[in-house]
Order: sequence, then structure tokens, then C-alpha cells
Amino acid sequence: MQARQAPRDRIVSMACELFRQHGIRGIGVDAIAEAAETNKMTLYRHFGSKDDLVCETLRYTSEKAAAFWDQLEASHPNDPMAQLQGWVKARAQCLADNKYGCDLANAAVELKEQGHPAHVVIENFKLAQRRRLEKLCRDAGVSEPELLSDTLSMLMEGAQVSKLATGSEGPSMRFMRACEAAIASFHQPATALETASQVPA
Amino acid sequence: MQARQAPRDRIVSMACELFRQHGIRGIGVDAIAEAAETNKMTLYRHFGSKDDLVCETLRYTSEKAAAFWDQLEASHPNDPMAQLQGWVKARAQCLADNKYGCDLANAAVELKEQGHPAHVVIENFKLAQRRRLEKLCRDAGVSEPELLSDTLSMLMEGAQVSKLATGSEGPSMRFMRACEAAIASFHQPATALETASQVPA
DNA sequence: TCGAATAGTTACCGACCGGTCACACCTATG
DNA sequence: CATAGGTGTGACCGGTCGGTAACTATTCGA
Repeated sequence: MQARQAPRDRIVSMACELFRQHGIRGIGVDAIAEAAETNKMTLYRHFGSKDDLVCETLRYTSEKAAAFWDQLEASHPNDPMAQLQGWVKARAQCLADNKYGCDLANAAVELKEQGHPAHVVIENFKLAQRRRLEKLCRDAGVSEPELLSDTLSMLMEGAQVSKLATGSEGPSMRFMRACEAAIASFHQPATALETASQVPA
Repeated sequence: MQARQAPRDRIVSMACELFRQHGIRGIGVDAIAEAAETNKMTLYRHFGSKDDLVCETLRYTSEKAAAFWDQLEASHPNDPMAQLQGWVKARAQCLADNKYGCDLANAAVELKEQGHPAHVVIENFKLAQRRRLEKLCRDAGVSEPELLSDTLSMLMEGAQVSKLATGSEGPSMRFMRACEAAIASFHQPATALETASQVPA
């Protein structure tokens, strides 16, 4: 028979969920422990403080994101452009499914005190995402991989927070088309771009 | 001699500042009253609750944003494309100056409980911004004004939260170039776009 | 000058927060 | 059977939170 997960794992996954629903400052450790069907003492034996638990949930989420990248590469081997389009499609799907944007970005908004241990987790995650996306753009052979990847990053981040602020009928409804247009405008013949930034022919 | 502002105005502007620095949940009404050189009782006589004060600060900020739009129109009369480029430039400048992104968007991230009175303020503000930006794009005669304006909205929103998460060396460093490239790709000859979305010639 | 409105002061309330304590419990392994 | 390590329980701590009561001081217009 299927044994229940260990208390530690239950705490991490429930904390993830509750932080997403109520915000990090909006939920207490008591409520997290109760939702994980355990108690505060056990929580504090595994994580020395609430901040530690926050960092652990952010690491947990970023590991799942890393797994998504691997899966994306495997689904379109040796076809970086297809991977790029798969990325857009997956992000659009995630945007449609997920009511609360990116946990890491939300944490960055919420935890403004400099020196909070979560900041290095967030930064490492975002930098890794950026690196992988830029590599994808470069391998796909677009004319300005750095600009395209940062454009796509901003579009994704903006779509998520925009959906939080304006709902699904706001700018985020055109996320996919915006990504496709951006990719197209950087693809091979950089015609429309030449007026904005001088790329050598 | 210059009389001091009325207590109510001091409270609103200081609350604005402190919410921006510490987050809405990260600062208490006591601290706000003290920073405004007044006291909690006076604060509660003007604003029935902290939530009311939050709404008022958000309204205050969105009024300043509306004034910015009027000023933008006045500075380039009858030249929507120049206004659009002025918008990009102003947003880039604001991005460089402001360490904490958009107050309204941040509030949307932080206040996840549905039914919070701030949500209608946030939504009205974001919808108004979107309407004005779309009108600008339409008047500038670009090929797909709705798609371009939503693209620019997402780029701006994404640049702000990205700067919070990754710092100024992240994707937000290419915000201006991304906007210019987007505008260029939708300007007049919609060449590069035709592959992504079928616009009638 | 009087009176009403506004502003300031101090103390207080109940609730909740993150975090700790001492102690009983269960279970697996030697 | 004994022991040890992870787990559960409930009470407790100091601090802070949003919000209120009662009272005094100031301002300002009629």
C-alpha cells in the first residue's frame, strides 16, 4: 500500500501551494503545518525558520522548472526552433492554467528587504532560465539571440503579472501572438529590424 | 512662509513611499502615521481602515500616471508616433530611476485575497493605461495596434518585475531596444509579420 | 469671543505572529 | 526488550498587528 509522504515533503509541497495562494506574508507557519497534517514543532525541526522554508519551496519550484527544460529538449531533439516554439506554447499553457504567476517572481516582489536569503535563490533561478532561453535562441539561428531571449523573458514575466492585475482579458491574452511575432521578426531576414538597430548585413 | 501640507496629504504620500519600500503587508499603520508626523488616531479618522488607505494611495499614484499621459500628448501634439517613442523613452527612464516597479502591479501580486477593494482600483488603472496605449498605436498607424500595445504593455510590466528579480543587469536592460524592435516590426510594411499572423495586404 | 471642527496623546484591546519548551508517543532496529 | 530518533501535543513567550476609547490641545470661522 501507498505510504504517505514523509512529513518534510508534505510541508514543502503544502507550503508551496499556500504561499502561492495567500502570498508568503499572508500565511503563517501554524496554518502550513496544519495543512501538511503535521505540527509546528516538526516543521521547525526540519527548517530552522520560516525564511528557510521559503527558500526551500523556491528551490523546489525551480527544480521542477529545470525538469521542464530537459523535457523540452528531449521532445524536439536537435531542432532548436521547434524547441523555441514549444517553449512559447508551454508558457502560454502554463499562463492559462496557473492563476498565480511565477512563484519566484512573486517572491521577489513581496520580499523587498534586501539581504533576505530568498533573493539568491530567485536570482540564480532567473539567470539560469535566461541562459537556457538565450542558448535556445542562439542555436535557432535568429539574428539577435540576446535581444530576442530578453524580449521573450519580459513578455512572459509581463504576461503573468498582467494577468494578476488585469485578469485573463488583459494584455496577457495576446501573449502567444506577441511571442510569435517577436520570433518572426528576428528570424533569418532581419528586414523590419534594420531601422531600429544596425545589424551588419 | 510655506505652511506644512495637511495631515491627510502627508499620510497619503508617506504611505505611498513606505508601501513601495516595504510592501503593503510589510509596514504597519503606526509606522506610517509616525513617518507622516502625525498619529494613528488621525490616520483612522481620515481612512476607516488600512485597506481604505491602500486604495487611496493607489488612486493617488494612478492620478499621477494620468497626468503623465496628458503631458506626453502635449509635448508632441498631433504626432502619435513621436508620442509612442516618447512613451518608450519615459518608461525606460522610469525603469532606470525607480528601484521598485509599478505600485499597482506590485499590489496586485501582494493582495491575493479576492474581494480586496484595491483590486478594482488596480483593474481600472491598468485598463485605462491599456486603452490609451492602444489608441496611441492606432493613431500612429501601425499594422496591428492591439497586438503592439499589448506587446508593449507586457514588455513594460515584465521589465519592472524582472528588474526586481534579477537586478538591472537582467532582461530589463534591453527593454528599450525590445520596444523599438517591436514598434519597427509593426511599422508600415508588415513584412516579417506575415508568417506569424495573416494580415490582409 | 465663542464654539465647532480638527488634530494630538496615551492607553488599551484581542488577535495573531514566529519561535521555543518539556514531555509523551510511536516505531524500527540492535 | 531496550534504546534511540523522528514525531505529535499543548502550553507558552515577547512582539507586533489593526483598530478603538477617552480626553486634551489647537485652529479657525461666525
